[in-house]
Amino acid sequence: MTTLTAAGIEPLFRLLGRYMPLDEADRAALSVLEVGPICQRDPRHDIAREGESPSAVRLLVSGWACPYKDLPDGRRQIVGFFLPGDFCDLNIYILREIDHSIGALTAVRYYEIQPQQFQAVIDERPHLLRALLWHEMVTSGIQREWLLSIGQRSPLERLAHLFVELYYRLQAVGLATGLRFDLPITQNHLAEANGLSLVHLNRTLQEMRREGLIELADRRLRITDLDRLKQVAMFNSNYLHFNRK
Amino acid sequence: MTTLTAAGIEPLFRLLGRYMPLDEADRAALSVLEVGPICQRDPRHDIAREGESPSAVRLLVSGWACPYKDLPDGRRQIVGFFLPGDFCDLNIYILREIDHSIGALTAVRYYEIQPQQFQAVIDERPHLLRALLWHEMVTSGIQREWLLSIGQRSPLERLAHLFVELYYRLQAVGLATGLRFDLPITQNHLAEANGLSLVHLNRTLQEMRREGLIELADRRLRITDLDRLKQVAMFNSNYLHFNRK
DNA sequence: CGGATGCTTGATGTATCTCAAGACGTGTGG
DNA sequence: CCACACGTCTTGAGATACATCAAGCATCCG
Repeated sequence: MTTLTAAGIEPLFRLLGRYMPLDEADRAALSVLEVGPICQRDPRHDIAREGESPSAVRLLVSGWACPYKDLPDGRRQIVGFFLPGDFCDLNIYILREIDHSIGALTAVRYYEIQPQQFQAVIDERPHLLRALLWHEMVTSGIQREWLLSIGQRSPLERLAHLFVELYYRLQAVGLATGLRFDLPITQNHLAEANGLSLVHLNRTLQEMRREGLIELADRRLRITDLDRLKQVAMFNSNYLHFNRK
Repeated sequence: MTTLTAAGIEPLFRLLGRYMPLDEADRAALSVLEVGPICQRDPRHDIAREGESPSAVRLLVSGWACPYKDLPDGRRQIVGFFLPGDFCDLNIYILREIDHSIGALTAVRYYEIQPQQFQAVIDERPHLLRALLWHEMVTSGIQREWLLSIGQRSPLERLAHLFVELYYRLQAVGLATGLRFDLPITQNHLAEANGLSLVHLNRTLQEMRREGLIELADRRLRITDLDRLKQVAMFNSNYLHFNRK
């Protein structure tokens, strides 16, 4: 038995299981997705560029990636985080071009999934289509919550909210142990995701530590007081649409 | 023949026509959506509240509405605009609860569409499902663009970008004449959508007028220099995924 | 050893918020 | 008909949160 939490379709299976009960037949059907070769990419390299028309959907297996958009003068906004188990661009079945770029934040491994593989999965277990669409809707819900964060929450609240979100999402795919999880990205990435300057983000992090909300060192985050962190963030988990706590 | 641009499924038909060629049979199929009674709501009233589980999808016929999220202390972020022809919450076929509220910005009229009506449309013209999903993906793309705006664009750039977006979207449903269109919302709404204080939004508007970019009075906007406005906004229309210009 | 990457700190400027008030138009009830 | 409340837009003054610029330090790696 391989390491389940970081390989193959296991994270995806866990994730979809948060939306509806799945059984072993579902897992077997999903394993069709991992027949192809696995792709790799190094940190700081792009997986896709805005304007491209990819023909395959990418399923992230390990590492972190992010969708981002940038402006002609270099400013850049990270508009989400892709964690293991996430699809990077499910919508290419509908749209012709992607309207954002996708970058590898760490070393990543992913499958490139052909349309017919998807079809095979859906044909075998039709209710999985619903789970996949569900995930897509959750992704959209997360974007709305980020808009609320960047538009209205203070930097401290914003960062607190992001950490709680990441905690729940990583927990859903089995990548959190207790209140600890790997946070393999730089402060610069956090700044770009939160619409803050690097300097100010750094100071906000220090404030969180001073307040006894988190510990962060060596790319590992520990939430020291989840209740208070949620309170500071005004966190309401409804937008993640997990059926079961 | 009734006023086509502001009634029934005409705006929706025009909108979907931006994504793929549609014919009269498609229009006929879509007209199933307007069999039900039309609903109304006054300005400043909610159409739906976060946490509700509506059973019908709402199709906006006239007026403006918006999805928004608020925080316990009253801060509020408008996360989009619903224009005539837009569906307010297509995702309720998948998710159980909505994670945001929907408010009427002006007097609005809309249909409440039952699942079986949708089924009837899709059964008759299967490719319309693709058009509907397309629109849902565009909605998600708009949210990403807004994240870029609020996170990185300056207030002036942000507002310029919003006006260009509204121009294209209203034009798509036949509600722009030349470079003019109704902007039936208050400065406070614009502020809440852009993550700005009312005072600062007001001053930014004045700057846009001083710069000769727009004219705005009596709830009507005229773009005086579209090219320069797009340049200021660093506007790239790709995220709207219109197939034809 | 030198260069790249990431984290931290200090100093300074300014963009933006907050508070406060006034003007204008509109509808409403006395 | 007037008085008044309300919503909206506008302007001024003052405070501050945040960005920017600049530098130093640590770690890693070829």
